[in-house]
Amino acid sequence: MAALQKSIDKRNALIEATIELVNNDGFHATPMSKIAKMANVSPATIYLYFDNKQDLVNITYIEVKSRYTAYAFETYRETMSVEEGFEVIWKRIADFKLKEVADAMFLAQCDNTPMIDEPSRREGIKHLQPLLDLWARGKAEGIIKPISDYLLYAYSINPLSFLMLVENRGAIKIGPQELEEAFQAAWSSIKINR
Amino acid sequence: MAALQKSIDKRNALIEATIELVNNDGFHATPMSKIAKMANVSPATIYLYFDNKQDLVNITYIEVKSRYTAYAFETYRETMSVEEGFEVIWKRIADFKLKEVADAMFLAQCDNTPMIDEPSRREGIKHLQPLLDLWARGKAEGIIKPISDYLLYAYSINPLSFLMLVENRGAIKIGPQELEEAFQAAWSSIKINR
Amino acid sequence: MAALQKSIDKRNALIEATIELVNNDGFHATPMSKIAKMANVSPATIYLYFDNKQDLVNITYIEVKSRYTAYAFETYRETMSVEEGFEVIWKRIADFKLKEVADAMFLAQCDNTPMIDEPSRREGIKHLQPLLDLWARGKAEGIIKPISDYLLYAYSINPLSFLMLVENRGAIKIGPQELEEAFQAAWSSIKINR
Amino acid sequence: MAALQKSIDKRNALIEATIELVNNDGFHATPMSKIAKMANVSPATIYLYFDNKQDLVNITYIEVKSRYTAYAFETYRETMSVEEGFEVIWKRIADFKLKEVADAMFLAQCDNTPMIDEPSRREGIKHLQPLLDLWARGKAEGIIKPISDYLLYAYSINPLSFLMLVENRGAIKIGPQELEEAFQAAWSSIKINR
DNA sequence: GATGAATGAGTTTTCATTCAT
DNA sequence: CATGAATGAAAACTCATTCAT
Repeated sequence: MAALQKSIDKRNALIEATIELVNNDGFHATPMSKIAKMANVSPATIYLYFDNKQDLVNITYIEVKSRYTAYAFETYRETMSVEEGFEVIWKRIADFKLKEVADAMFLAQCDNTPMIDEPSRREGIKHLQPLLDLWARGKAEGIIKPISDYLLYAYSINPLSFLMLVENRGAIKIGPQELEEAFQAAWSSIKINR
Repeated sequence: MAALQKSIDKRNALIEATIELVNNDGFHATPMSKIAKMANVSPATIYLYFDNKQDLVNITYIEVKSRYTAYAFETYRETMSVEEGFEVIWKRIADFKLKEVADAMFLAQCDNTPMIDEPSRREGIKHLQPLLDLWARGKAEGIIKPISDYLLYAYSINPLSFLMLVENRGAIKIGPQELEEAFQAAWSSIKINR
Repeated sequence: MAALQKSIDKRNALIEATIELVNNDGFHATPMSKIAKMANVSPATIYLYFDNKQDLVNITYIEVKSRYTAYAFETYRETMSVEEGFEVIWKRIADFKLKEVADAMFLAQCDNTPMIDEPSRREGIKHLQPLLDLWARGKAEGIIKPISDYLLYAYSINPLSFLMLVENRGAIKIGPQELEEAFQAAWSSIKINR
Repeated sequence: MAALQKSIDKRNALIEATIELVNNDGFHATPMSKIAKMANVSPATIYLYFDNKQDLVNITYIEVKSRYTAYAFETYRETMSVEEGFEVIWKRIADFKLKEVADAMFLAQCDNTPMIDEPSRREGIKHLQPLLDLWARGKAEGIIKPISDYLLYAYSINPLSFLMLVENRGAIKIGPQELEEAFQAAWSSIKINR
């Protein structure tokens, strides 16, 4: 514990600084020196923890994506029904996007920008598996439309990113009512109408 | 007349080069010199047409956004029914996002990034009015859910951006069938179920 | 008169613009395009009248220096006594420096800066001859100290440049009284005390 | 301790390089790259010590002005008589202007040019106080003419700048004799004739 | 492990000058 | 004679990265 003395605190401070600065200014408008300053370390110290700037942002991306999925699935159990499971996951994701604003903004920027390299992008996607499994089950049970997972994601999950964004730009306020409306819209777009 | 008037061709070449390079590398990773080279002009020439890099990208954004909305509403008529009107607009938007890939990618990056300044962002939003009017009519007629326009946009229009993106990254192919499915998902998420 | 149609007006406008802009910003901080704009001509037009930027400023210098000496000696006559002659010249010079502020500031900058090339500098000095002649006469008559003309200039004429400068920077106001004091100081520093 | 502290040597080398190059070419004709080269550092290094080019020249100005006044008053004591004090200060100033040519030329350029910003200009003036005090004493004692300090400066001190300049341009040589003549001219222009 | 000084390579932007009309 | 568009060359400045300590 004393041997590999690389302080996890410094590493984390660097990651959090990266998120905040990239959110405010964009990746390439964020100098390493500024990240170092906000994390209260020397610029040179960054290179003890990360190979280079690209590596720093890649790793930050993977880490934030992990937090996102960990949060999303924390209360979900595979024993839940499809409806219940979807609602549980959806509401956790909504929670995350509306409360962990910095993380959510960061992901939105990474996902719509060439700033992350392909391997990291792929790495980040992995963790959504439980949702895909749930949808597979739902399709098998005739509850979820038998369409591409990407379509399901586009219509049931991705809109939350847009709502998070416009809320953050001050255009709307997402309260409990809007959230319920959003959930109904999400659910009705992927469930099979009987 | 061809040589000594500030040529609209050069201006346009610069805008197209900006779109392509920003799509590939991101705003700040795109040097003015590269834009100039791709547009076959000297770097100094850019400054005859645009005040600075920020101005260039702002104007490019507004121009692309205009093309987008112009395309979206070209075949729509206010005399159409709500259902028909929405379908017409939606399909034009889908068309644009799937065919005018460069433009669509550029808008996605601008909209999820701090690269555009606020005034330009606001300028870009203006042109969606016909869709908002249609929705207002739909709400009055009891056809469209009486929820915030942002929610309607999030669920019926914005998913197309996500689909465009994943198609471009090679994850899926959006054919006629997927498009129809997408439209059904969009419509079912905003129409009132009777 | 119609043949060599180079308009003297344009040439003069360019020279006046040069004086004003160089006074405000310095030679190298004054772009040709700005000079052209202030003179209401195209940048290319400057090159019809002057070889290049250095030539423009050299010629401007010589022209302003000529105005200065022409003004200085306009009312002086060689028939005047040494005392009278000096007073007449000194007061004309003072007049010029305090009233033709732009010209005087321009000369101060040229004379204390490497912006003028040597040939033009020498050319500009030529026209002071009548003053040197007067001093020679004064020395011969035992009225003026038998010291270098440069010393005489340094103590009797050059202080006016300093006074002009500080008045222009708002530090003092040179009224009739100060002027008389200045003249007495000038005269007492070069005349022989008996 | 030599290598990793921001080295005062580098800062000083930059200041000296600035003086020399500005003297030769003028402020705006002196590129940062040339200053860096002469100081044997990278252009980027300049920005570790100075905010920008204007800051570099402002600070150089203040520093040179300080050297000037420090030198001027080094041997002066307030216990000296007015005559003696003035002679001491005057000769130190003459010494400085004729020996520290680079510094003196630099000040002449700064003082006759818009290259220094107003705050720095004011900062540079501060240090002349002992001379002003001496003059106040001289006026009280009926030894010095009761005229503006600017006039006293214009006639007793400023001529040295002109003499330094023309000597440097090779027009004259200021030897001991000329210096004595100059001093007499200076003194006779400000002392009260009895 | 941690640092701050240092820098080479690159960025945006400017500008004196030219040239086709 | 006059022009405005165009540009190559160079300016100020930045920044990811390294290195001696």
